[in-house]
Amino acid sequence: MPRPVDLERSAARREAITVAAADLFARHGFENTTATDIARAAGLSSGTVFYYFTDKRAVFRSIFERDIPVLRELVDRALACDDPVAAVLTMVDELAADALDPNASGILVELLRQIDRDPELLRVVTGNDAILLDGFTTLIERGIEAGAVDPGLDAREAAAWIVHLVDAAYLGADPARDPRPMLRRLVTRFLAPPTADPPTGEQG
Amino acid sequence: MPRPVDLERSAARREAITVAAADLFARHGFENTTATDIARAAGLSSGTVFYYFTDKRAVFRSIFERDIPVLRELVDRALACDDPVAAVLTMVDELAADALDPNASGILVELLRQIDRDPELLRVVTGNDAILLDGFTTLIERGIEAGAVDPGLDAREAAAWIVHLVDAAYLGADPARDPRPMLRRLVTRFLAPPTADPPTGEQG
DNA sequence: GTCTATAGCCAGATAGAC
DNA sequence: GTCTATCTGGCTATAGAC
Repeated sequence: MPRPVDLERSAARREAITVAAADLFARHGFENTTATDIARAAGLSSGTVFYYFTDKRAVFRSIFERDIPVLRELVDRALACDDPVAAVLTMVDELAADALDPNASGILVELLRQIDRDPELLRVVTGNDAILLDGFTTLIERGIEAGAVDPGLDAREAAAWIVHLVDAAYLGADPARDPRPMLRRLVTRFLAPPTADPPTGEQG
Repeated sequence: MPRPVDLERSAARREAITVAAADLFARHGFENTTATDIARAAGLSSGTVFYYFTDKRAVFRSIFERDIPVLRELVDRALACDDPVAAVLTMVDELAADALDPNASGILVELLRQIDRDPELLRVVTGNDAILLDGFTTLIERGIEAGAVDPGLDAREAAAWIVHLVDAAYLGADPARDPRPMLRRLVTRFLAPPTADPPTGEQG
């Protein structure tokens, strides 16, 4: 009987290629990273990369396919929280924690760049984004009902802006400076209901 | 007597190449845009591109070199304003107005990508950024003195975050949705001094 | 100053031995 | 499954005619 395909081994190989590629793509960019570079970094040959992935784009996509379960769990945990605003802040905190990775901004920039050039990639990250967006939207709606969030906000638009703020933290990523305190300040004040006091009042 | 170099004509040619290239780089990326593409879009031949620019990178840099006088004027006008916080908001508004350009996010992403690969480009945009950063920092310092801005903020760090917010607006750029109202809200609330009221108060 | 043509290089992906 | 060798195509930048 022929030896069956060793699924565990295959998965490990794929994973090794994905991890090596993520680092190279983040540091040198997609076009400037060759299949041979990836192969070498993963300890195998370029032919093997194309055995596991149909083409270079598929390698890039695999980086973000791994995020799906992680994000889902993050959102589930936040939704289980009693205090909606605190839950938003926790989600932001956990997302921004990755901004301390020295490759964070590199990989985000590369993602933004490739997203218009690969419809399949767009599908993957649209899914990822939707998980976050739905999570934030639900929490903000709950916050409005509880009177802890400005009812003048459109929940979905506000959710999108919170995601943008996290992205901004990634872009300005400086591993030496933790962005989370400022991010908390921004989000807290962004969501707060208006008061009678002038300092935080609207004007438009 | 040989015909002298027509400076005006040369400048117009350079400008045409820069404008055509900016559009292509934003839409297709730096590596995916060939010198021939740029030449065709500008209505001349690839040899001519290399007559006016030493290499493709120099074409890319020229896009941002044009910004220097524009930014300087923007900051000068803001500094002449009496109300520091209003001046910050005006600057943010004017910067964000460009986010309505459909190529806005494309060119920013491409800039972020190329900045680590071309030291000369880094020099150019560091200069641009410094103009903005210095402007915002001065205004925030004035705001603190006037009691209109939270004295707990580090002026320079706050200035950097405001630039990040503008960048975030660029990234989420959707030509159909004006980011300025939300941006005003974010900046206003970000800078405001703490009050006795819980809604906008600090907690860390 | 502007063109055409091309040298010279290097990438992605495949073929076929093992 | 994994390798090496190679094919094919496309790019930047230059050379030299006009």
